Amino acid sequence: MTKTTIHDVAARAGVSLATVDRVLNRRPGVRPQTIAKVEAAAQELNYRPDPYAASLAKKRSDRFLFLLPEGRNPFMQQLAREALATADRVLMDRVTLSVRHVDTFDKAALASALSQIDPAEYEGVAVVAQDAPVIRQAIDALRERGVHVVTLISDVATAGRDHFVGVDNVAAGRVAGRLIGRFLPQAPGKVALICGTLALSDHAQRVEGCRAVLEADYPYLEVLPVREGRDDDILTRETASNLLKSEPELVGLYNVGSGTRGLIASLEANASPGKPVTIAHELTPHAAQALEAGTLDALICQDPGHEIRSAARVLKALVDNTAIVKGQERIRIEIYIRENLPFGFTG
Amino acid sequence: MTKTTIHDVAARAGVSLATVDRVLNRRPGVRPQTIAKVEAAAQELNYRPDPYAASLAKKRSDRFLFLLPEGRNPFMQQLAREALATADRVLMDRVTLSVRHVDTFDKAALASALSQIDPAEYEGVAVVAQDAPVIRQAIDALRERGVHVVTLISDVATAGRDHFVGVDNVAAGRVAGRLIGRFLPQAPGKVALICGTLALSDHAQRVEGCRAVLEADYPYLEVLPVREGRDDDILTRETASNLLKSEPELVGLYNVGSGTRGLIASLEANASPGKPVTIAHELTPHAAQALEAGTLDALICQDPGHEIRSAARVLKALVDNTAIVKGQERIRIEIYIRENLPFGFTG
DNA sequence: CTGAAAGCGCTTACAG
DNA sequence: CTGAAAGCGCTTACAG
Repeated sequence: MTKTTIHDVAARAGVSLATVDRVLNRRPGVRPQTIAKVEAAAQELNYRPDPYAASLAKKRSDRFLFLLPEGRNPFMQQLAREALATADRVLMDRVTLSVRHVDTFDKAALASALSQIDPAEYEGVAVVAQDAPVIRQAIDALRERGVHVVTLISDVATAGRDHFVGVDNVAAGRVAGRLIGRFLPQAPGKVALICGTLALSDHAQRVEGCRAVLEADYPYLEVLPVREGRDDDILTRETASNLLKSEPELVGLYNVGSGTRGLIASLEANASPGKPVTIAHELTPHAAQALEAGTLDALICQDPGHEIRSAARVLKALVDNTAIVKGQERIRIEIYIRENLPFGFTG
Repeated sequence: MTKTTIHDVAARAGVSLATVDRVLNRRPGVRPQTIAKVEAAAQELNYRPDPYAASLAKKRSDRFLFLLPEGRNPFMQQLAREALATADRVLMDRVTLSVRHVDTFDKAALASALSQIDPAEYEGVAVVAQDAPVIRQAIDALRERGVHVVTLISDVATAGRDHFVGVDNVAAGRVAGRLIGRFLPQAPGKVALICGTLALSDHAQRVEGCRAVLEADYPYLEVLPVREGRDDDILTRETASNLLKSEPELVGLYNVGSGTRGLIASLEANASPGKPVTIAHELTPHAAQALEAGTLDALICQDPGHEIRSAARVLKALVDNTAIVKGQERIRIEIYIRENLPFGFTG
């Protein structure tokens, strides 16, 4: 019942440690015959490598780059904070994480950042990107140079990215639609959607999902044309205020992107008896407070800590050519109302 | 910028490796003077131990026992499955997890199981327990014999347990109350609660939370006396069917404990135009299907995988006398509706 | 294509 | 109270 090691496998296969290592890690230069012997021995002994010993023995560490949006979007800032925290923790896993900020709204800048990545410097890249042809090309080119690429938060659908880390945004939009429909009485009214930009695929997908549910199951609700708030507090505030003033029948409001702080300010300034049911995204301190106060009715969230750790694990699996655990890497769509806010969050 | 090791610290402090190890791991038998020197050196070099090397070097592994309820409660079965899966994965962290099943409803059996635990055999125990005097005493006694104890899922409040791994069940009940209140039109009606047993503190707390919200914010809803379904499918089905037949004004139904499969069967058998808004707990395949079908309106959940891993981490931290990361060990109250069901769950 | 030996950063008896 | 040395299970040059 004692642990079987690489020594045991070597002995049983009648080869040296080095050869076992070669076979087990799929390194080249071993005869098929020898490979078979070693694999059989490992199989029979039910050998499981010790990753601690392995990580201790190898000196080189894998280097991953996280390309995140710059600017004051609170969720993206959380994401960056989590990346830095994770960078600390994974240091001992022999992976080095670095974070670089780029302007997500500037396609050319992002494309050039991607194309300037040196394959000799990074084994993998995680990127939050717009879904545009120039970006797709840059990602394809990067992968051809041998760098693994995962997309983060917003997917670049047809690009040859290795993996997408984020939520199903159509489903997230459907959640918003369902909550608005269920929270509202069965009576006519108008629902407004404010997104950052439809050029970001996650925003477009949320709009699509929300609209689909509303149209299918709540036909008495009228969905107004989508407004763009550019993920900006000031612009979002203005947009929301205009809506609140010009649409007396407004009963539902869904902020698809960021700028939630502006949305909250607008709702507070335009307080009226019949406040619309309001849904927004991401658990930031301001959003939590607004939920607490009743200004917001629900929050649809994704956990930035999980996402960063998932991206790092996936990149590592890609480099090591090991399988990923699908269930573990699925990012959940979280729903928060006042009652299940994590304690201490509004501190 | 190269990694500083225990060798560097030893050199700088002018002592041997063994002494550095003694100081850093708070082992006895070092002069205060020497301790100070070593600590200063570690500080100045910003030394961070490599846990991989440490775990590789020490042969003994920590042994933890998980005492879980026996029986067919699907959530508890998930919990057991996660424990076994985790047992596999943490083997290389030098911790050995074992699972033992006991009858949770039998206080004497649980108390005796606790008192029979040999401190020479286990460093820590995680237990799902009723909050009864005999259990508290057994836990206290176990801790006095030097075994760390964490309570799992349902807390034993005044016992000297080291930590509780689970959700805030009062808050979970409040979520149920809020969802029922918000999903329902503003009109009179009756709400029924079915729990397993009020002797389990998690059930009692959920009842309390749900009732508090309903009474405070939805005074036009009448909360019926709580029924007990013993976490059993058959009993829960009967209880639900009786309610559906005898209470024509029933508009809300909250299944606080297990037995959800029976609840679903009852709702399907008694299909009527005005089905009550129904909330239950835990994401099991049957519950997911019922959510999909519209028989259930929402599910309030806790992630059994997270809970098992958290319990293992906390126990390990207790043994190693290291700090726990509070945020990481907080178990979230998850809300599922049809739209955010993890893909493939009803598969 | 294969093997012997050193070394990764710690911990652990064993001496003294 | 302190230190020298072996060893944990792997990987990595270096030879051959």
